[in-house]
Amino acid sequence: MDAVSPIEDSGIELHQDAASRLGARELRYTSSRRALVDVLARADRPVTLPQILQADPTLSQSSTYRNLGELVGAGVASKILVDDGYAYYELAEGLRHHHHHVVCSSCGRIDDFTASAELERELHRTLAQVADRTGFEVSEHRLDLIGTCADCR
Amino acid sequence: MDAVSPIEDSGIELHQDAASRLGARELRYTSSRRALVDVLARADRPVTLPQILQADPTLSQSSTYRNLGELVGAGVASKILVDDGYAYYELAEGLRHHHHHVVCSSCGRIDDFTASAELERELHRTLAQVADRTGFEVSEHRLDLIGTCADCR
DNA sequence: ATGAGTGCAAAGGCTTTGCATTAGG
DNA sequence: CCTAATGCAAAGCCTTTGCACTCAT
Repeated sequence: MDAVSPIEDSGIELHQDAASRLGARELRYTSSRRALVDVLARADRPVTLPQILQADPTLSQSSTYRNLGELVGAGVASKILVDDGYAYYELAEGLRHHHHHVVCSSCGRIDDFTASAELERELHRTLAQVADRTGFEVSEHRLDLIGTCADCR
Repeated sequence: MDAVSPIEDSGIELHQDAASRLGARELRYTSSRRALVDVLARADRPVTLPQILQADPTLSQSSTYRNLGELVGAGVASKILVDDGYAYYELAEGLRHHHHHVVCSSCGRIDDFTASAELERELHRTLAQVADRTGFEVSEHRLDLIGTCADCR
């Protein structure tokens, strides 16, 4: 049967989604922003600003930083902090599948991994508990595994 | 029976432990380093460098940064990254109980929370799986809940 | 037209480093 | 004694901001 593709971020849909999330904040989906989203979509891991500029040299530094800020604010991208001086960016959840990170403390490389359903279930149970006990309104969770990647061992 | 105190970081023992971890790296446990550890021990949440200097004005900026680096390297302290420009520091695990963080994205405040045994069990199962599948040698894990604290809501 | 977006260059701000001095073992 | 540690000041470095120009609606 010819149902819609199970691939959520099928390119076109990705951009439509990004445009609409930006539009909701009265932000325009300009060609630079689209190009930036393309870079993020093509990258199979979170990337730094230098890496983005390298992937698409037509992008400028300051505008890209500004646009990354807008994308994060609009829920199109996410910012990840690693202890190597750089901020890493990736497409936000909803434009990607839910996942977590393994960070190599030696080379800074970040890979994705998907947690088991059991783990996610426990995670959400914990989130609810914490919200309940502390009055904290949890909007997202981060689970990172820190270690040494195969190449650096 | 007069067994040792169940309080792991009973002050004296904390410093002995810190001294020995530094000693293993041929680093001296000087009075500034001891004072720094004291600040971390008294703080009930991760702290930034300005907060450390405020808590103990006898400490100097550059040496404290350098010492924090040594403490982290020696496994006495841990560094936490938050998206407010500052690095946060706390006593490392082993000198403290195992815990995770709830981060307020509005004011930057970080609180501790302890995960349920079930969650930790699933977490460790996942760690092992990832190590197995990716060749990644996982040395630690980070679980942060991001949201808005009661005061900022 | 008119406000958002862009890009260059300059400024910011946390952190690191150079270097001469002091102190620990 | 000899090396690690300290502290002031200066430099680094990723990121942000000022400002004039351009583009989209």
